[in-house]
Amino acid sequence: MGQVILEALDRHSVVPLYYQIRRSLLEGLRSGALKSGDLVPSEEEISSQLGVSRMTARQAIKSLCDLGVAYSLRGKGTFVSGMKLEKDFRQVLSFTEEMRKRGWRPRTKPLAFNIAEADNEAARALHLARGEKVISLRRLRLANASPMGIEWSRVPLRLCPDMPQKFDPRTSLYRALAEQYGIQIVLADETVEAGLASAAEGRLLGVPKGSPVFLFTRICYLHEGRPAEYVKSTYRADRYKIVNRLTRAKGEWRN
Amino acid sequence: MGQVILEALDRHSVVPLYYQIRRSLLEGLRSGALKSGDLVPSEEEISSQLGVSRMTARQAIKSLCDLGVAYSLRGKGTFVSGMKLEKDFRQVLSFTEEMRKRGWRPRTKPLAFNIAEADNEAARALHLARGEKVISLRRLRLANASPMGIEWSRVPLRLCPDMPQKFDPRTSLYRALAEQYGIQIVLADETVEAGLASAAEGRLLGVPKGSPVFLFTRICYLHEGRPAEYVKSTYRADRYKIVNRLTRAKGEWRN
DNA sequence: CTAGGCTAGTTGTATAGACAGGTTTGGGGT
DNA sequence: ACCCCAAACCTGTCTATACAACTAGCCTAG
Repeated sequence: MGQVILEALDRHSVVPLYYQIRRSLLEGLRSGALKSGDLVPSEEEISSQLGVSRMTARQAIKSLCDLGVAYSLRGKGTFVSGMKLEKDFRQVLSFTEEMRKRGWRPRTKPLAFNIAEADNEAARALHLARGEKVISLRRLRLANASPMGIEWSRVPLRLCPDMPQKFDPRTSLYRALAEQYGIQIVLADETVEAGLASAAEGRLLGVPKGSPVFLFTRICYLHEGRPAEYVKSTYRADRYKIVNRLTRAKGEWRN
Repeated sequence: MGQVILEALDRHSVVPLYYQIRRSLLEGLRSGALKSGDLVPSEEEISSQLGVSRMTARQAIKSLCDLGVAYSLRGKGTFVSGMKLEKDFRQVLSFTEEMRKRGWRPRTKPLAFNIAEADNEAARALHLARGEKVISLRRLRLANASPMGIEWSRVPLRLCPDMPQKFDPRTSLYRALAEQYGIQIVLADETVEAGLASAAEGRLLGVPKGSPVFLFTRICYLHEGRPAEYVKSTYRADRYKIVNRLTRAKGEWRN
């Protein structure tokens, strides 16, 4: 029953078989053919219906579990988890990406864009020598034309020496880093504090002094662990909220 | 060079081989034999040195990558990631666990503990029928004897019908759920807002009205996705901060 | 000197088969 | 009616092998 879910495979595609299977299953989830609590087709079932080896089917199922949309129980099967994955938790997103995802129209107003010596805080976060130069970029972020937050990014000049000439501060910093310099940010550590808007911040954000704001401090890393960006942001708490997904550590390797 | 890292395997142990290898490698990380940026032994190397198949070695390495302590590059090898995993990011922790982790002395003062009908908000979050009963628990949380936050937990009565008689509201709710009822929370969705303390909240928390606070709303789930707890908390922002680790989605399946 | 190709080393994908250990179901014996 | 065991089914682990795709270094032909 329910083999409707598995689409035929394209054996000549460059897309790996396990990934095609994964897509089929995710599509089944999206369409509602697979509901919360349902039994996902077993490894043997996928394997025989699509003519792939069991290990390949297994790899597809494993990737669903890694995503968090399913869980396996030895002897019983693999079940659809109750948690939907509509929201992408734990993602580093640029402001532009994040707003578009929420269906809002992002706009950016540059406040300052220059080269400066790293202050102590930034130098420590970015592992820079004393006095090393950074590109400093202050921007006001707006969604649907009303202010959301103020961002202050600093990027080591060494990573992109000609950026001051080439970069348009109204566009996406992440895209420029990726496309012009091959700098791929894969991870970030972020601390969040709550505070009150100063008079100056309030003016920029269009809220009274003393309004509640989020204070983000974020360090972005490349895949080898080298820090590439230090960002301090102040966001309006009345228009912004944080969504987190937390997991609980499992004791060793019990099922 | 450096094969010191791999301990001999115990082929009669109940511990899977891939897990023994994983432990060896993690031990190498902990001891400093494997440093940030180092090349992890290749699949072939592990396979030939320990006499396991390449797929088994691969499974061990894959699990390190899943942990975030290493990353693989096709054609080059697997490297130790620069980011240490000392801090457990994004874990569901009880207040007690979290404070102990930070080296503070946690204390809890119960404010209210009773059975009530679920309000609309809690009923929706916990997937309860209209009017279904919940256990409602309001607690003041203190660290080193000074107030940190107010927590309001609600747990479906159906999950633990005799808890009102048995549970001591000064102790850990999570431990009671786990040990008395076999209820294991594995996942939680949380939204965080920033706001200002009301007069009543300020009195309990020992801060002036209008002080910045975090507002947490958390839904905790069991592994099948069934919701088990709905928590609304108000925490002092001057004594509490959030730490997050974010990852960036890789474009489809490129390396 | 350089461009191109060859090769050794590495991870990614896929196959086929085996056994272990868990759950569920149903049938047979008491 | 009840209990126990076998069979069917499922995931977890492991082996052995093959080829593809990518990297880096070396060497040769031009």
